[in-house]
Amino acid sequence: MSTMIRARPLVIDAHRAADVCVHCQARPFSVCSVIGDADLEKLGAAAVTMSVQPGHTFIQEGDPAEHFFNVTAGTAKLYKMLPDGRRQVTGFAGVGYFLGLAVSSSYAFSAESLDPVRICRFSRSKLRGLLDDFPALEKKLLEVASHELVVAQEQMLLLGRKTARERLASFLVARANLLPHCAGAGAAVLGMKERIHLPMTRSDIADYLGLTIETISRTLSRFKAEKMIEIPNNSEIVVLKHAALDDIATGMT
Amino acid sequence: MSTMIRARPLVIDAHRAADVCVHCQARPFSVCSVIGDADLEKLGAAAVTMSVQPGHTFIQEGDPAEHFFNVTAGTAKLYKMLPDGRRQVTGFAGVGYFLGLAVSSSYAFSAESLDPVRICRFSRSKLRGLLDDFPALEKKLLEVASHELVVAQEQMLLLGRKTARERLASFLVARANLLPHCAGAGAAVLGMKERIHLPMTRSDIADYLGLTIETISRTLSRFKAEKMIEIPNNSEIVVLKHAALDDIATGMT
DNA sequence: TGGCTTCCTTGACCCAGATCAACGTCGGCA
DNA sequence: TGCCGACGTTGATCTGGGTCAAGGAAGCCA
Repeated sequence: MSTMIRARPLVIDAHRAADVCVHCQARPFSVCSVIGDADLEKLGAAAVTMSVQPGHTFIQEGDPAEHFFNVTAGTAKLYKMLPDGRRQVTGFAGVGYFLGLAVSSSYAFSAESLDPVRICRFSRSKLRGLLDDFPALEKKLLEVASHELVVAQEQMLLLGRKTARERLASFLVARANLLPHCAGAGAAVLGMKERIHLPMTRSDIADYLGLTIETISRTLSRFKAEKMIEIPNNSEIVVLKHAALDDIATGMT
Repeated sequence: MSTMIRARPLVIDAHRAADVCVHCQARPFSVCSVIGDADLEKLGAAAVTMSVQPGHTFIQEGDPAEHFFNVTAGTAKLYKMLPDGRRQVTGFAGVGYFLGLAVSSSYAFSAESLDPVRICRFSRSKLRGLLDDFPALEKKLLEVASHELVVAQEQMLLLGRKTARERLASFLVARANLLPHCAGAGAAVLGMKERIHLPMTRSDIADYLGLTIETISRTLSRFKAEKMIEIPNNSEIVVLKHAALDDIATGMT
């Protein structure tokens, strides 16, 4: 259990800037990409930008869902908890991720920043206004939600039926494939070395894959012994045999 | 492994009837509820109704997603499989369920009818036409997708972190709560007996909860011994202690 | 520069649920 | 009405991954 006593969004700065979207690094990767340059001011006027310090819970499961967020920098973990502290990480929200799809009147999950995160916040009413003004945005959200559902079903298969080895392999392959659009160094080309960055702890990975930290550690050590990966430091892994890991991930080995 | 050799949609009848929506029993429970009575003809013109015999796979994971479906009668199981036959049931699609959210260009899951199913089929282009004509339908789909995501995250928590006992309890409670809108007999009122219908086999339940049939059987037997349920026959369960099961389901016991 | 603290690794052992095996039950059909 | 096959139950045993325990490594502040 975390020692953190319910630290709520620690907002370093919050300001509304109409021209903020023009320079937004995350726009190409986010739902905002459907808004044309001409309308950026309207978009920016609806948003408030904020910084969140590492380790802070800026969305609390069960709280009334008054705001929606777009991640513009950093990564957050999304999770649900049981009363006795068991945790399931349901996903990691990186640059461009829209937070607010798995939401009814209250949040279905909590969100905690793993590193310095910057988010773009929309109130419910402001977002509704945007959706009315830009039907393309609504179409995009539906498309994103569909994709999230595909990913969620894939994760159910992983959690329900894959072995620890297969889960870790799936995770590493997914992280490696995610590189290209993010600020990734390596290319996912056949046989090439890929250096993947892990902003989360072993504990977060364990809670994401339905395992324990010990099993994560042991399985990574085994992959290393098998020369499938290298572990230069705790937050980086170099994938040496992408294809082999992919075979394990899909249950073909 | 099923002995069935890739039996594809066995369509008993397929006809286009513009007035079919007017008498549709499923409309109040489906996304179609947002279409006004005046526009029902337009809706009906876009759809083709079909019957599917029990045990037939009418959506095959990986196939190009040319059609979307609405279930108007019966129940189907949705599942994904690994190459060696391990299966994960990702959900059960009952009356009113819209099939086609977890879809990109190809289906992310297979669908097989558990009992005689009736579906309402839309081609991709016809559905796009409907979405353009009825913005409310698009809004509704987004709402439904959001809800599906909430349910999916709940299932991830179940698969990743709950015990067998908690999983079964969650399943029974969910089935009991689902009664009211469907053709349910019992009321979910405090302390009342609820008779829930299970159109799926123990094997389907096992694949849904990430367990084996033996564990399902043993756990149900234990619930019975504890006087929490009765099992009049294989496809029905009477819930005697809803509140107690709910406590188990949420990890409070 | 040394002592926290937090995170990670590794080994020994254990257990919830899987696997293996046998039997019961029920519905359909000849 | 008796056989057959699919489905479900129950018991015995096994095992993958959890739990418990000990120690290492890396950052951070005083």
